[in-house]
Amino acid sequence: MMELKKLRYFVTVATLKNFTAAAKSLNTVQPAISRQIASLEAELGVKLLIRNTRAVTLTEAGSYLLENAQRMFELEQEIVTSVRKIDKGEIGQIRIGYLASACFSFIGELVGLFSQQLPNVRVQLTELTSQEQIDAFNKNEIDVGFSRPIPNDMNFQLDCKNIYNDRLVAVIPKCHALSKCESIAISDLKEENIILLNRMKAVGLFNKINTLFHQEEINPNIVSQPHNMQTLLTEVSAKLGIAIAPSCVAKLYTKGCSFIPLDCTGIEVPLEIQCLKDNNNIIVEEFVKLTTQNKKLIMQLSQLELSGHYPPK
Amino acid sequence: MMELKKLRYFVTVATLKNFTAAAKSLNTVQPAISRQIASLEAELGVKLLIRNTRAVTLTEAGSYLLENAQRMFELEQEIVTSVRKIDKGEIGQIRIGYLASACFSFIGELVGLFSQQLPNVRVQLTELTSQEQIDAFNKNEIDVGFSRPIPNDMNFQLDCKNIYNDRLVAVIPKCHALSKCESIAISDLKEENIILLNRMKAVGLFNKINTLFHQEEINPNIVSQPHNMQTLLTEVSAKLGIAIAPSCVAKLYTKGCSFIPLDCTGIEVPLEIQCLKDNNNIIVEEFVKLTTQNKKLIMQLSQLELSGHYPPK
DNA sequence: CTGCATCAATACTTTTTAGGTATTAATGAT
DNA sequence: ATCATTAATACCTAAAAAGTATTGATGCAG
Repeated sequence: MMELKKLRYFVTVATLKNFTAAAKSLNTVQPAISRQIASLEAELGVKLLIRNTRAVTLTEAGSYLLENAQRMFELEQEIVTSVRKIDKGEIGQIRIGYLASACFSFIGELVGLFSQQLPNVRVQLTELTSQEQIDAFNKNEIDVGFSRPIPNDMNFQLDCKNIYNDRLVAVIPKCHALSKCESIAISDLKEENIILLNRMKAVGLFNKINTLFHQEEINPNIVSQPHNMQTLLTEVSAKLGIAIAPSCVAKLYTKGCSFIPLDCTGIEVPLEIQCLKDNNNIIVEEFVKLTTQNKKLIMQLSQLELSGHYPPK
Repeated sequence: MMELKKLRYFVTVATLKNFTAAAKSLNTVQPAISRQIASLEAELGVKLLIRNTRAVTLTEAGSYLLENAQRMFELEQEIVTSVRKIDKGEIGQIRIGYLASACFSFIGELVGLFSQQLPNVRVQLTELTSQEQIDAFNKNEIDVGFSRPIPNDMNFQLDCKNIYNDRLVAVIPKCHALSKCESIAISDLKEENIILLNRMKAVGLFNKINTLFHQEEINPNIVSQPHNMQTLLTEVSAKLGIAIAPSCVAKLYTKGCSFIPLDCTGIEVPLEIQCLKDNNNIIVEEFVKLTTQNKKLIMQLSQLELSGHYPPK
């Protein structure tokens, strides 16, 4: 094996054309150089230098090696530099999955802050439901995710940190009588047409809302189960019914919708940041750290004041 | 310095994800591997592997190093292979200078033979006068040259080997009375118009011919000094006069010219192959060897039978 | 052409580094 | 909780490299 040390010795001798001078330059003694060069030549089976008490000259093979050894050193340097930068998280990538309706109001700002801190880290954002994020973690397609809490039997391998707890609100057509209330009880919705986000898109949310009804022994009259929040709002504004959704949807396009606080318990909808346990990825660590440090900002960006009617004015 | 040996150890461990297995694969023991990996990590200041009694995993930096170490090994292999080939003369280049009129009849064939023997050696052919070849050697622009002998004070650094001795002949217009002679003496040319190759183009030849005249105490009537041999022949065929030139010019376009042997001594014109002394270039050595081994072929290609008239028929 | 000066190679010793053996410590798995 | 596996550590040995002193070769000056 052509060790880099020997290569360095050779390059020095070939450049200075003098073993003794090379030895000084390498902080060693001339016999050490002689031996290492001899060993390199033996290893290659090729004479590299023509020794001549008066002058050291290069063979053709030696000339080639001199030129190309530099490439080895450059490559070594490049790799070492990159390895160190990767270790410090200065270069690399992070793949982020996020729940669209819950995160769109802050994700841009958050990633902006992150990129300012680590400008050479490539950020890949993918809009995914909670379930899709679990799958993505299993397939190693994302490094970090923003999602609602997931059942315990599925998150054993995930580190989950709460970002903020959103609350469920009633989304009521502006012209509907209930839209004038300060707050609404589940029992007020007994006779109303109810719109809920499709179960497949958010099992947790669906179950949570159903529980609220069942606690009051109400069998809700579900008239629609749209597949995304924006459609849900559109259906409310079209007076198809009343929806129950996390308050953060008030950040979407809400014309014709009023957001009225629910007057009951069990309406908290936590948002978490999740990543693989023992991920040992400093970039992910940095991102999680930045996110938790900016919980307040995220909450501000996501929530509207819950007192009074939505949207204000 | 990131020694290749350590890199190799690292790659093995990172691939097998097991120190003990890596040790076996590298024909050593596990503690040796542990220490070398630790030393590599210390050197880089970067953790590369996450040890875990059950499984060894890579950090981000480790993954990068694993991928890129291969590039180092490939480069090393490429360089080693090339160095060995260059040493054997299997790849490289040779820059050949040659005297056009003396060599054109054989240089193609000779280079063809050479390329057959060393197909990956690039051959660069340059048409140069003897003087230009000396300059080219000094400027390190050619590795080998075909030239007439050069004055001793200029060739101290050159290795010169005789290829063959050409002879001077009289070049006589076909219709000229002398063209019927079996041979010609210098004294026959006393009253004739004489054409000689320009002195600057071939000092040696010029002096040699002048000497022939002066030995006979003849002051030749030089009517033209063309700059190349083909022009010289054209002038003879145009009946401007009689030329004296090496017989090899009979291989040029010779319509209207007869070539008659000179009946005197001192008409030998040697052709040499020359290269730098102590050149240590195996390709040059091989070329010189091939050339000297093919002296006979070169002579056949260069010379026509000197008995009788030129060209035959 | 003889002695001098220069410089690489060699012989031998010392130091440094790497490898080997035995053991310990940590940690999944049964 | 115990066992099995595996990396780390301590200690010793072997190998490799460096250092010292000397030799040998060679170009140069007188």
